[in-house]
Amino acid sequence: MPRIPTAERRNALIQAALRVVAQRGVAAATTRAIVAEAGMSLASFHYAFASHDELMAELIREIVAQEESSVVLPHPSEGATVREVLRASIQSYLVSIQADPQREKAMFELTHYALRTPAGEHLARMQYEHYYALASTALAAGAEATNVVWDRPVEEVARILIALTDGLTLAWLVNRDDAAAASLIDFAADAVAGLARPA
Amino acid sequence: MPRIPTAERRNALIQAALRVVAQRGVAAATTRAIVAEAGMSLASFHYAFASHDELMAELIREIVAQEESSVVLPHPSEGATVREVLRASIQSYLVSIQADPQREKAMFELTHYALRTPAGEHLARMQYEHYYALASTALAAGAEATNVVWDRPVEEVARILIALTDGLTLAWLVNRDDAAAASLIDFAADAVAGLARPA
DNA sequence: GTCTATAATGAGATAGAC
DNA sequence: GTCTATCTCATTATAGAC
Repeated sequence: MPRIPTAERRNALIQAALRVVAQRGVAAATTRAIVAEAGMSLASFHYAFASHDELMAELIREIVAQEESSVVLPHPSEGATVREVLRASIQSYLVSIQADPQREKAMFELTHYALRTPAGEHLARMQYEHYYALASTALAAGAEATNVVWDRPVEEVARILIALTDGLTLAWLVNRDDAAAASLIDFAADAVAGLARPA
Repeated sequence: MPRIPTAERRNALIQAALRVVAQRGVAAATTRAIVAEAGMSLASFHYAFASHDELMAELIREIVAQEESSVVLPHPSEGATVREVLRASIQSYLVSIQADPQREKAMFELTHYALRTPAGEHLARMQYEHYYALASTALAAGAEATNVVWDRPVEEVARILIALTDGLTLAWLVNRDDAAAASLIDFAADAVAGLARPA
């Protein structure tokens, strides 16, 4: 292998780790499996990272950052109600999960992995703070576009929305029942829309 | 160790495995850790179970069965509304989680563990079918006690309730924010009560 | 800096004495 | 049936040649 800047090598290893976790789960994400996926030697790993634990911590930070780009900002057609915008947004979120269910499994597994390590509780909390922030932004934009206001702080609505999508995601990952998911989405859109008042 | 009937030994190992998973996570639930917790020798394990995998499958079946006893049947006071009954039930569910958060972490971890093994997808589905059945029973009783009917099949309401409690549980496990949990519970009780009509 | 080779440890499973 | 002792393999991490 040619010389690669350490930062680049670290990044390549993190991306490889994410692929391994998504495809085969956290338990399978051993140092060896990760370097094999990255096409590197075992020693190169320990040149870039002090330990397997250090990589896992970086991995969680990385996926939190990646999530940013996958935000589904509502794109309301003229005259759409807040309920319709919510429904379309949650729907398109589910579509993204259906397109890559393994990745979403990986997100849950990494959250629970983090919750089992002392330093990780903080990482899991950061992960969710990030989710809440993304949801808050989308909810604020959605409210503005449909001329409504939330009847409580938008952060509180965001927590509700994330709880609903977590429950929806887990149910779909377990049951793979598209009809049940559609019914859940309708419920969620109705229930959250019920927290909005005309501006 | 004295002679122990195989069935009893299997059960002791499963209970020990559940304690290990709850206290230290699925990753730490090695055969050796389990026999140490059970106070048995390694060989005794393989006398009772063909493999570590077989025990894990049994463990998931076992926790599903145990969940039965922890159902919170609504105990409505005279004249309580369906919303109040729902709120009290979800509240007492959260209290049970707060009393033993490790156990609830273990439930999630085992679900995701199952979702990563070929035979396990079926187990995870059974686990959730069981949750849905328990919720359906509670919801039917709650509706009867408060003189309402659900405006859709009770199984569908059950799926909604489970999704909400999953989202609530995960949020609390990550953030340990009791105030946010209370707000989520109020929302969930309102939203689900909105699916009921006077009988 | 990057590699091969090799500790050192811990895993699941089994053989064989009792 | 139950145990101790052991096998075989995979793991993280490191030493040392280049």
